[in-house]
Amino acid sequence: MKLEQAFNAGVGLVSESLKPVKESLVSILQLGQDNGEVGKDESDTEHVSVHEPSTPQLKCGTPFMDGNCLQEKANFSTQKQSRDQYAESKSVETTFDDSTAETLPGEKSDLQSVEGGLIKVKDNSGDNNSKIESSMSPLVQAKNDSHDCADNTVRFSGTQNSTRKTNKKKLKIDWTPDLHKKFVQAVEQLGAGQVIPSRILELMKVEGLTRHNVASHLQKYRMNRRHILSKEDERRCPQNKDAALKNYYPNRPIMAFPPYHSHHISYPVWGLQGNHQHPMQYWSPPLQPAENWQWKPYPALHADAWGCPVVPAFQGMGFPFPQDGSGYHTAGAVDNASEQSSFRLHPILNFKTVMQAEEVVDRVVKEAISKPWLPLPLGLKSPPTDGVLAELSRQGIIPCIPHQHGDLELDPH
DNA sequence: CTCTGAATAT
DNA sequence: TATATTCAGA
Repeated sequence: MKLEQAFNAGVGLVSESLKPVKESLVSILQLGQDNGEVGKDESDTEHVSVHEPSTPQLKCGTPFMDGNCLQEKANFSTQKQSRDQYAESKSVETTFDDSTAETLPGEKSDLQSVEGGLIKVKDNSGDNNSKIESSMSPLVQAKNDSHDCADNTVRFSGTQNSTRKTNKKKLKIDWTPDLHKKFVQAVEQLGAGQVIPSRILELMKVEGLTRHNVASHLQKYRMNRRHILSKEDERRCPQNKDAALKNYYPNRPIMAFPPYHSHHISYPVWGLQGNHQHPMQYWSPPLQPAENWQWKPYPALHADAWGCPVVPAFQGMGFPFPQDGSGYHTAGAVDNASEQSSFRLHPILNFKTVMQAEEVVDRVVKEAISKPWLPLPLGLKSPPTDGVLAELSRQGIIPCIPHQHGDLELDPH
């Protein structure tokens, strides 16, 4: 008797514990087909890991996430769906309704062209996985290890909302460091005034991400920034504490450009960490690590949560440069709208042009040097004369006559 | 109507 | 807390 009970219990346990394994195996097998595709373009490829609840079927005939870890939680939305302001999310949302069979329609945008996306599915609810296997797209990868999403994986987590009987499930996106990094990069790429969900979404090129997802994250992102700004304010002017705290949109001057040190200038480049000499360190005291926007589940990441290159001055922020003008020559007050203000005057921070940034600065500086009669560009200040002379003489340049022609060559040779 | 941003819900 | 959903306004 006891033996039998024990046996049965054991069987139950085993079968229970095997569920996820089974699911993973299935997904892995399915994934196999995509591996080639996935591997072919690592940079552009994103994997999606989905924490998939139960019953819902994940139908995605289209290539999925272009890469990042999204985690979606399966909610069964009440969906009044009245006006489908989720039009765009339709392409994103995975529907688990068998009847409606709302699938992931090909994305109208380029998103759909993204290949090699993977979806990692994790079954949290533990109830039937079978449906998932059967309907799961080849791109869907079951199971998610934390490392799975390390490389361009989008992860969803799913939980079934028992209260709702709707067949729709909302996936809760897991903004993993990678995904967030993409986000931040997108934000940086976007010029001032363009930091809007739709644009970010475009740039991120993560299939499965909705504008809503991005908007939501952006909201958090902005809030965080404001919070940090306030802290910064507070640090600087403790007497203005209250003002700083409620100062959501600090309206203050910001620098036009980082201080120019031709050979020391350092730009934020993801993955290029360990920049010791970041100019900002000088200008702005480090924030407290109190802004623990760290992605706790991924302690290995040293980069701050917002993907910011870990520069002490900006830990916790998605922005490598200060949002205020402390220490800089100010460019005048700017409008206060969050990141817009930060980027409006930082055209050179466009991520894509980071490599050109120095060139630009060089050109500007050279121009300034060559045409001393013109006012200095914003963000540049005239260096101490003796310093300039010293440097020029050190370089063997005769420090006297500014060239008359526009393109000044400082090269002594 | 769509999109955004903020508020609110889960 | 993090993310989703709702809502009001542009």
